[in-house]
Amino acid sequence: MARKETITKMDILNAAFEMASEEGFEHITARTLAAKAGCSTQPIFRVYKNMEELGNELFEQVVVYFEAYYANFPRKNDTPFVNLGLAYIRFAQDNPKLFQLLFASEKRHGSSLYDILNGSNGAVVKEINNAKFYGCTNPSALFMKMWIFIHGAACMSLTGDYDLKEDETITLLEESYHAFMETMR
Amino acid sequence: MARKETITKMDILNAAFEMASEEGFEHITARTLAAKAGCSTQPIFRVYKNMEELGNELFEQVVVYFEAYYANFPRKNDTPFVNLGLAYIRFAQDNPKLFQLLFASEKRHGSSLYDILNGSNGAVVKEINNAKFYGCTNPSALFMKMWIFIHGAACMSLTGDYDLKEDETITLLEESYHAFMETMR
DNA sequence: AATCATTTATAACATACGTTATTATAATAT
DNA sequence: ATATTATAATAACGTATGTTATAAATGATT
Repeated sequence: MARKETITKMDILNAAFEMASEEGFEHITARTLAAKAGCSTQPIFRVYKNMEELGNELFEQVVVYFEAYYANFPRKNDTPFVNLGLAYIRFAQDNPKLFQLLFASEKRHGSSLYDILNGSNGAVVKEINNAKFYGCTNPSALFMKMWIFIHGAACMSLTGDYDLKEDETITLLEESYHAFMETMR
Repeated sequence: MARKETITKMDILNAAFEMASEEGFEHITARTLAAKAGCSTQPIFRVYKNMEELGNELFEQVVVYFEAYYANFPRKNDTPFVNLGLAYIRFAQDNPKLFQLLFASEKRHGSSLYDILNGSNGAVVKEINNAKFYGCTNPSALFMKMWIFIHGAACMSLTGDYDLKEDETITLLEESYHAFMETMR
């Protein structure tokens, strides 16, 4: 009864995700996205009311992507917050444009950095409980410090001012954890 | 022999600086800038070859502004790196758009974060020497840690995820300094 | 007062954007 | 085969951008 759809919502969203990852969210325009998806601009506006709606859905996709990234990140260190921090920094190093969008832009409508990092399965809460288990008396305050530190390294990597290797980063985070621990007794 | 100039280079640069400070560097266009300066777009192109040249000169102005900001920032704490960190974080809080431009963008052609922070009178070097004087054995490594921490807080303030008051920030930085010191013996 | 050089304002150009109108295409029902 | 209908491509509209062309204004020199 009608023509079959050749360009799906998924095609468009995938193309948008690639662009966000490679060139950055702000370089996505109706025409460049259409080119990336190999079609005209029409399929985009069939699927999305406008570019803003696409942007919102893309942002959510990136949130999901980060959650999956963290969930699948191999555990390399048992010191509280170290693995979390390592994953965070590596995410920034490997996906600078996506990190920028999630953690260093104002696209985040309402949700805080904490909301996004903690995610739907309480990544941060788990770490805080872990720290408590390891004998940390004030794990929330300790997390805050680690968090600021980790965020600093990640943001520096975006501008090319942090480029430690993984093992160096682990050492740095371990040292920091123990340093912050010491002064809390 | 000729008409007198009414719109000076300074007028334009000042207007651009205000826009960069209030709305952000990326919102400056030939027309919006002209409106801010109260003229047409012509005086801009008389003084600058193109908008990029203006952007470069504006960036340099912001570098100078930061240097002056830091130079005039009252010394509130003698713990090494604490006053530097406090000034840095307050600059980010008070001038988020300028901080973004200087320390969290890729407009910085060549010069690193360190170059800009250290400035023309060696702000960082002085602090490192100060730390050495206070008995710090590895002041460069300690600076790096403090620096990452400070940068994290500043970047978080940009996205509304850090809003400690000045005295709280001082405490936080003091604690961090002593924490990092401890683990270096 | 008339001329001339320079500055400024007004218009215009080419380009890119989001979005919409129109046309062409393709798959199904008749 | 033809009509119907959702999909996609092409064109177009309105707006904003950087930049340039043209015209108006202004102040000194003659």
